[in-house]
Amino acid sequence: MTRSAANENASPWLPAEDREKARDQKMEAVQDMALTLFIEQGYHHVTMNEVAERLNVTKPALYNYFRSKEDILYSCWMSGHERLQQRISAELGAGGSGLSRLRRLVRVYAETMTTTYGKSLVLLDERDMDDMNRRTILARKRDLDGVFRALIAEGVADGSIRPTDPRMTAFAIAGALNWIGHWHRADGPMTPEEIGEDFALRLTAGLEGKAPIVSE
Amino acid sequence: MTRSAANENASPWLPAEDREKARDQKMEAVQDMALTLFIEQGYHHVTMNEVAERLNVTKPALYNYFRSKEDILYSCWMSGHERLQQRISAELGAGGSGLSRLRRLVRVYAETMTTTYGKSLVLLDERDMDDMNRRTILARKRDLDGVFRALIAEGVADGSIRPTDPRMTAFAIAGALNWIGHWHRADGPMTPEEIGEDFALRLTAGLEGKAPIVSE
DNA sequence: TATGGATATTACCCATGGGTAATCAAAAGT
DNA sequence: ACTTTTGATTACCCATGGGTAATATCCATA
Repeated sequence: MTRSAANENASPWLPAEDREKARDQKMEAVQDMALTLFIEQGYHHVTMNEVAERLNVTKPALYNYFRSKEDILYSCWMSGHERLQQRISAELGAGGSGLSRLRRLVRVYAETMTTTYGKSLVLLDERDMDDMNRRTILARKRDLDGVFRALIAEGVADGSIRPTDPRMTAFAIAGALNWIGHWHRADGPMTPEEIGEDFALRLTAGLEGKAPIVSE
Repeated sequence: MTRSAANENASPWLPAEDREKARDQKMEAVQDMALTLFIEQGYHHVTMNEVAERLNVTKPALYNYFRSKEDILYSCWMSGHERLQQRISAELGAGGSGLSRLRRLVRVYAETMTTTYGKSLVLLDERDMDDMNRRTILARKRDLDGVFRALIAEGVADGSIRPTDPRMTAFAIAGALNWIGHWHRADGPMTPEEIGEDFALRLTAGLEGKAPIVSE
């Protein structure tokens, strides 16, 4: 009542925008809640009923915003990827040696992995999606792997990283980073920035120098 | 026919043993087949019907060997853990510096991660199990983490590993190792031994020396 | 105050798949 | 030869949970 009174004489075009914005916000709320539950309990243990209940609506209401449960899953992954990609692009824009760029990639990747959307990249399973969506996810995962390998190769080429196999190096680094999604808890002892800083150095500490790694 | 002829005059007590052995083999066959499918498709996409079909039996036959689908899942994880634990114990029996023992742990862990049972430790989800089994799994995972941390702390204490936080170091190393379960394919370019050797050096390359890692 | 579009609810459908009951066949024990 | 045990089959049950149809409500607009 107070709300309608405040808007009583407002332009009649504004509410239309508001309604659209409200719709987007609701869609996002559905996605956020679903993702939180997916991460907590695992996709298959979360029911559409539970997602709805937690949002104080009933199940069919959700289908105003997503066509299916799988559609939400796919959206979650894609949103996570978009956010990560955004931060990577912003971070890698500036130049520097291959090693220093790799360090920045590791830092921002690690930080992102501590967020719910970052974790979605690791904790949601593309096998729960249909063929088309799964193919998209796999392509993006390959791209991400390519970024690591390219940066490592770049560092080897410019001499900032000792000669090493980009494929295995990328696997090792990406593995350590992705694992963050499994062990990180929001109430843990380190902030995302501290984790990022730690990993940025830790995961590249063995890459400096000129000589290749060999068994002694 | 040839088979029965060969055993015609054998002791009547032997078949009893044979039957027990046959039973164990069948139980193992069920577990192996289920695990293979779990790894390939994900637990929730594998039906008991499919497991049975692939073994040329019908679904109820499986329930002669396991009480439930979840029981198979738990058994798979535990078998994987047992095999890993076995190899770790055998490997860490001999002495050496903390660093060299950590290297041996990494090597044997990486090798194990390329096997179906090794992958089960990472690709099967304890959230699909009931409370009791889940608690057991989580306890064993904590133990495993403890082995890494203890070895790292040992190396720092004896001077073979530069001062570093055992917790984060263990997370980084275990992450890289566990990730093998996600990317490894049996038809890949490297043998398990080569992967083990590579990782043993790669994941410990940054740990040598005396000075702690600091941002330059 | 009437209209229509958007959004929510109630009540329902139904495919899926884990698990079981009744039964049967074959081998083991006596 | 007979009975019992083991292990497999056929046929079925039924809880779960994603998704939908019909309907109601709200609200801006005319």
